[in-house]
Amino acid sequence: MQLFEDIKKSTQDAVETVFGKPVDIENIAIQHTRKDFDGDVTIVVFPLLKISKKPPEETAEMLGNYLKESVDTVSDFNVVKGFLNLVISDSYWVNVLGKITENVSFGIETTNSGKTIMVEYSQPNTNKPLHLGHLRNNMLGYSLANILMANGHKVIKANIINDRGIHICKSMLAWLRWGKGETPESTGLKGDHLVGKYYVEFNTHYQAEIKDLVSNGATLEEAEKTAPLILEAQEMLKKWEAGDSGTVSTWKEMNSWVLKGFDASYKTLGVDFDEIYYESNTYLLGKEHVAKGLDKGYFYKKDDGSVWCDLKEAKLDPKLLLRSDGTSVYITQDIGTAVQRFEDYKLDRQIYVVGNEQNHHFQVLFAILKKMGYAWAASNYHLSYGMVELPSGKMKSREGTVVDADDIMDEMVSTAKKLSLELGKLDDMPEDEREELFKIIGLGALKYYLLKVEPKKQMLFDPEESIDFNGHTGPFIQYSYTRIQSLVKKAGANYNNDNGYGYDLDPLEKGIIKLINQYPSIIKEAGDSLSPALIANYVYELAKEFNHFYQSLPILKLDDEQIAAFRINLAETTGRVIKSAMNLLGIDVPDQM
RNA sequence: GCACCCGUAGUUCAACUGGAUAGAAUAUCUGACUUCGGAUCAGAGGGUUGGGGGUUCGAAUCCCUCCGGGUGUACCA
Repeated sequence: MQLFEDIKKSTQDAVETVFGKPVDIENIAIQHTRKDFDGDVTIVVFPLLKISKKPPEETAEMLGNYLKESVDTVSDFNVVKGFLNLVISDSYWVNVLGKITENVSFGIETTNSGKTIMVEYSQPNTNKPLHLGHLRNNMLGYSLANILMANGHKVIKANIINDRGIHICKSMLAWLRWGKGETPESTGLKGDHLVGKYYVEFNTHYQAEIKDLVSNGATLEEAEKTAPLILEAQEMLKKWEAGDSGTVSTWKEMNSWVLKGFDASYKTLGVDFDEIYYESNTYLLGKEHVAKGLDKGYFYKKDDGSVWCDLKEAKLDPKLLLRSDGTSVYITQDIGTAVQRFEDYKLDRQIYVVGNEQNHHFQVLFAILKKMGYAWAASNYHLSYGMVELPSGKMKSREGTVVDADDIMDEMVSTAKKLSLELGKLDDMPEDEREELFKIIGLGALKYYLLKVEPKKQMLFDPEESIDFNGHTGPFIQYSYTRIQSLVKKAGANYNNDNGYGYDLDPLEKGIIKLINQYPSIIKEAGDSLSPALIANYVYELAKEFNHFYQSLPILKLDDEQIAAFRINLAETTGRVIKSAMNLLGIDVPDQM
């Protein structure tokens, strides 16, 4: 933030002038003054005591005097222990607001950083519909992409669809055997749900077979490996890989259903992609890199023909890259796609948004890339997020406790509808606009709930509580926004911000300006630390501060037109920041609710 | 066993990356102009930051150790 930079520099000068010794600017500890103390900016003087050779209070006092005298923006100061609290003049804040008001793209970095970043997220499997965990993933990825763009980077949003493998064959097999030719059209089911139904069907029969085998004396492990269904699924996978036309055409058909279903979910959720990769196209990538690595001695071959990478330097176990029969494993593909992407797009960075259960996988992947000598290996980052748990514990598909993405989105929207109709403020709104509004509110609640928690932390999703629209929630922020819009609308065009405005700011007014002023640095911080949660918590704080102001001070009822104009402008600018921040989170804000 | 992550009011989450008296929400209790939108606002109670050591002017934050929870540790993806 500019103010901090300026004060830091002034303090640096002050130290040199007052104590006769230069100080490194890194040693000047600056922060926002806590609410329960007077002032706006606080210098922590402890790190300066070595230079001042005086007690903290005296050091602070001397610096405060100097700053008050020589810096225009510092209008006063006070000292509490080792903390020098500076009061910044009201005219400075009024000026700041004026500049922000004029800046159409306030907070958003408009000059290109020259960096290209790929953010990969979503990564669904085509054997079943999306669930709550995917929603967290999608929102994190989408929001992160927005935040990185707001930091001036070029961002490529990528998705990779895991559309091949044994799990798909399971659904296919079950559908062929028990599906009676069902289609999304014939059943009215969404394609991904229909296919998911057969994935469950497969498992039901598979479990029954296992139980049978076990009761006939097999161990569980044996049973799992030798049940007829699993053998048949494996057989099907081989046929798929061999390009068997019947298998491939079933696969194509069922995949198209699923993908259509995913598109609908993505559309409802409001996320999108610039580049969609399909594992069926990429799964063979990487073999030639392994061969090359073998030549160069990065990898080694065992007697049975399997290829391995030694990762002692990274303190990891050796990793298999090619099976003894020459086929590739999952990580082989990841090596291939990483190389391809960095080469195709000249990426400066790639971020994988993937759950923390794959921490080890990415550690290994990045270590291998490093060993292969790629300079960009260190530019890969695994944004690892925690699992979403339910009050009953983990989501388990076998126990039917998985929260389906489409279901929860529907539920949130219908709750928004119910609540809105109860409040009865929408009588003059046309039906189609209302439906749109319920979506904005319901999804706003859901998305905000998922994003306000620090990504790496595991989080709890309580279906009862998350439906709450009061308190620290998306709808609370949306509501604050609508009140601002209503206010601005009522004020009409007959107000303008008076630049020469000079009166004592109310602490509530100043509080809002200070928060708004922080917005660009919050965006930067969120970009640096890859955390949408920072934006989420910031915008909540801003809305809360505004509500407090709105409740306590008159605006349109004022006789003093100058002050009224100032406050309307303040409200409008707050509204703009709220909207901008919410959009970074992928959340819409309505004008009325 | 080993590796990584997490542990903060009853509950769900913050704490500007080492700064002041650890903040919100929720739940509970109390209050708010005859209302610029009450999906709001104000107030009260609620904490040995899992325990114990250390590092320093200063620790929820860094280090060690123990306890509790999660995730991983495949010729699966």
